[in-house]
Amino acid sequence: MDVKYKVICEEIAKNIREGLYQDTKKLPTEEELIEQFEVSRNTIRKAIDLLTRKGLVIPIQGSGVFLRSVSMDGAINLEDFHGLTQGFGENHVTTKVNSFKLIEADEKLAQVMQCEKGTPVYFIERLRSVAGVPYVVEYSYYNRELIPYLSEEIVKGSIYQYIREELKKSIGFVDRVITAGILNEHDARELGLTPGEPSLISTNRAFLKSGVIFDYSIDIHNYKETKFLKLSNYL
Amino acid sequence: MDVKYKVICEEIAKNIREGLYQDTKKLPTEEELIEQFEVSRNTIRKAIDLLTRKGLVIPIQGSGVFLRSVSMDGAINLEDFHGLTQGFGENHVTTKVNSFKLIEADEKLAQVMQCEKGTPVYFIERLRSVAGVPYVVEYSYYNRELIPYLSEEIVKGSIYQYIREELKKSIGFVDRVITAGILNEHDARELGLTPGEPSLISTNRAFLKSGVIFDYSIDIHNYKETKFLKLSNYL
DNA sequence: TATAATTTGTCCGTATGTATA
DNA sequence: TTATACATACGGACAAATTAT
Repeated sequence: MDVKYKVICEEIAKNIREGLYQDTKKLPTEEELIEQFEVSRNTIRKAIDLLTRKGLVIPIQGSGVFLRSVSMDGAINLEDFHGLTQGFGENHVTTKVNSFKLIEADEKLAQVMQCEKGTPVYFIERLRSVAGVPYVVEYSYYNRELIPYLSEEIVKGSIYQYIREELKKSIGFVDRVITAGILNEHDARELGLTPGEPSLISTNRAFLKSGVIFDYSIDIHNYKETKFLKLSNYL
Repeated sequence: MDVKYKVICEEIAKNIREGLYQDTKKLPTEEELIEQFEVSRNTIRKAIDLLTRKGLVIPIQGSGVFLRSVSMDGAINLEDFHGLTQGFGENHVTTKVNSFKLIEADEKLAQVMQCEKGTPVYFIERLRSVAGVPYVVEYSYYNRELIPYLSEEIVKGSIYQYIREELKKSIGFVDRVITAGILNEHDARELGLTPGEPSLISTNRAFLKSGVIFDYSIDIHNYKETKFLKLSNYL
């Protein structure tokens, strides 16, 4: 994006990661950021708003914009659904593709994905590990009419990154339902756990900016490893 | 709040609940809302932004602001941490107070709550049921220096509502960590489940607008009943 | 298929209010 | 009390995506 406030948001986020601001534990004032980036106050405020929504900072009226020092290590920030690679660094995440095939949506799947029955859909089962530890078994479905091409090579990496960067499609929003369940034999074996143990489950529908569903997925998480983080503001 | 954009947000949210807009499945255009509420475009856009963050609508450039028709029945919207009563309607939620006492924060609790060791803290254990079904066992700690008075009467209802409406304190933001765990004997008995079964756990720290922690709580949810909802937009 | 109209998105500037230091 | 710093609100101009013509 060459949108100013997003660029500025990224810039400041990078500064935070690199420990600038660590002395004061807060950002420069809006006035200072206006000078620094040579933009209007509104644009700075939109950038700060983005940082706030991502959970990186928290503005306090009359006082300043403070760093929200919450350890995100080994946690999935529910505001960032860019997949695992974003949160853990690409090199720590390994992916084993257990299944990759093209199927036709049956009635039930078609309803969930808001498409016609019979629509061609990629089905993918993956086991993803972080630093060698099994982390999540993912069952995902991609509408081929929206994501026309996937390969085992792509599926081994970050599918979302491929969609954004190669296909140049804009992901718009995601519905996520989080529950706990009981591991079945297959998932337990994949995760190195025992059937009957708990699992942390995330069921997701991802929409393009135009409002159509391109991905439906069920993520069975290793409950010993997974933490979801929700850093929210009072609305 | 008599802040314009929040009032307008509430008004529109009410309209949505009451099924106005159900024919078109979208809101009136910004232009129409400007006329209707007699405010500036910015103010309307801030109201829509709020509705978007709450997961009620989704704006699509060039097309309109569409209703996000996700069933929130029996689900906890992670954007609304007003406690249970908000999501389920006051009359369906019943509360059993298992413990209510004033203690002093030990070192560990003091660190989590960012207060001095020895700070007086209310400790409360509650079982909350929805429509008669055990829903969650809550263990919560309230800093008495910030919440100077609590009673068993108050604790039987919505504590957050009391803080907002009676104490007139503004809740600023909340950190929430969601995990899955294994039920111990006590929690299982309370929830009408069996020890060893899964639980869906939410560990929370709530801050006032000034940035201080007033509440730390651990919620052990009935995994058969609880769904967390996260309706997010791509940031 | 191409153009125009509609509708939301970005960006600028200014003024005033409110909470904190 | 005063100054600082974020919050609310108004106004205008142009861009970008979608929809209608």
